[in-house]
Amino acid sequence: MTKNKFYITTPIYYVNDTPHIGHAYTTILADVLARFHRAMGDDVFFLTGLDEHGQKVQQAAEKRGLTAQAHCDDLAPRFSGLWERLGISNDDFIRTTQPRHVKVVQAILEAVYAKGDIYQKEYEGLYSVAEERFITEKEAESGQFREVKKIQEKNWFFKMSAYQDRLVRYIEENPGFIRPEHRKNEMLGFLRQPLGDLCISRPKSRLNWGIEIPFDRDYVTYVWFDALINYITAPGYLSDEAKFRRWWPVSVHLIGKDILTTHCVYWTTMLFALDLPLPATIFAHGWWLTGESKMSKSAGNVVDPLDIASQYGVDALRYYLMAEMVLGADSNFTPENFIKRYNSDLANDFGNLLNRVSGLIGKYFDGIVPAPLEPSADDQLIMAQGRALGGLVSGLLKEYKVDAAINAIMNLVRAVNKYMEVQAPWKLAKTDLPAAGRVLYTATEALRLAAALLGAVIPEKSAEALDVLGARGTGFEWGGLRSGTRLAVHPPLFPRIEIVPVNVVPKA
RNA sequence: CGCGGGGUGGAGCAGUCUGGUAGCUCGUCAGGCUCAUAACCUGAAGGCCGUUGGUUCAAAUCCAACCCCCGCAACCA
Repeated sequence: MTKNKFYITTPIYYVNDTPHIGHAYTTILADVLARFHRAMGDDVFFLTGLDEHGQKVQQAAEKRGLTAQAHCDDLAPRFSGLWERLGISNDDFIRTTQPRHVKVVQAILEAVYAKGDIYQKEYEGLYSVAEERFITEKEAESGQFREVKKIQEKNWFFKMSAYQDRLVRYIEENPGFIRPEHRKNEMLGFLRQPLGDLCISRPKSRLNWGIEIPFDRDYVTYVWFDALINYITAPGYLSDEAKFRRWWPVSVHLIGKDILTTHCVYWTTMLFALDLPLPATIFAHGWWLTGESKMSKSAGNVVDPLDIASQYGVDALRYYLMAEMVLGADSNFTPENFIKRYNSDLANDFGNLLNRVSGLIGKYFDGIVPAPLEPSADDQLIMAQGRALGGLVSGLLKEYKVDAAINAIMNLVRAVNKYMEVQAPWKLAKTDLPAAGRVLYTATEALRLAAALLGAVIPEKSAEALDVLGARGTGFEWGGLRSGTRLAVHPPLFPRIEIVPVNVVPKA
């Protein structure tokens, strides 16, 4: 049997600032999908990393009185450290300043140049001296930019326009390529206008923090042209052909909705120019908002993922982010919502159920998992739901409906709590002990299954729960719980949160 | 008339393709249970499904018009 391969990426994050909840969300989402695919037996390559070139980085470094490289070297561990802390299981961590990447970018520039898809021309545009960058007409009209003037500059351009028709056709012929659906429409709408060529160089006189254009040393590469290539550098493009053939094309590029065009248009046309197959899917998710506005440093409403994780646990944060955000929509991050969701799902429904069954098994069966016996009609209802769950969850995750997948698992947990209420094994135990054992086996096995399926979302707590049941690594099929196993004594999995602590409130 | 998405009980969503008693989670109120993390279970209140008109025996669901919200409208990384 050949394993399915699953190559997933996050964007490489721009290091002009420390990581926030948005970075954490994308990365955790990627991690959940990666972990689930691994659990299903797929061969997984999970890539994340950092985008370290460009003007903003250069400016951020200058402001701190550091060289650009020193600035990047300082920020890189804050990202990789956070990922470690959040249980992110990435297989590689790429930085665009690494020699392996620089080499590939330069080789690609040479190749595309040789092919005739890169040419030089005079560029005229509106330039904001204050911002030190070119701005769009729309931005100029907004009046938010000072010292705007028209300037001319020689630059190198990538013939993006040559691939427009091919791209439109590709998008139309591959319904699953850009997701969710309305983002695809957005791109098709965008592509109805004639596509210009992409300016892929910056004169060193203006910006020197970038990858030098190999055929013109007066210029560095425009950051996006540089950054996107990371997706093929890491799996070995031009350095390890076997590895590259194994992983490319990527299964899914996970991105925020703000970088849809760069991925769907710049990147895909670049791949056309390189004669490489396109990604199977580009999935754009929404943003986390606080109140009305997008979370941003300047708005001062940034939620620090580390604060949440250190107060309530990594898994609580992971669970909340995954359960709360609906597919591609925006969501609100509020401490109230977080605590509500944590208490009702994790503490009351899931964690408490573990206490219920383990307490009863402890009391009436000396802590030894009883025998299932012949299932009753009610048992069979739970069993049927449990047997269907793995397929259901897997199907939903393939559609990126993580919230729905979690809800499906929680539905089983809720059904088991109800089942317990109806069967009342604590009463049954006094009249018919084997029947009480049968009920407890069914309930505990359903809980085991739920815990196993939640493993991708809450890896630590899932493992803890499975350890209590002596059932680590037992898979997604019904019946993984073995009678005769001694349950471990354990503290509550998710202690209830009783108050609203002040320091989860966004900093003013 | 630039393109696209959406408006469903207090909140967040499903249902719309394939018309036929409006569903889920949270919240509120009442009750039950007492194995459990004051948890769990049951019941109730609460909706003219954005507005108006049309098709139909029947419309949240199909058609038309209108109102409101949001996204996109490139080189911003």
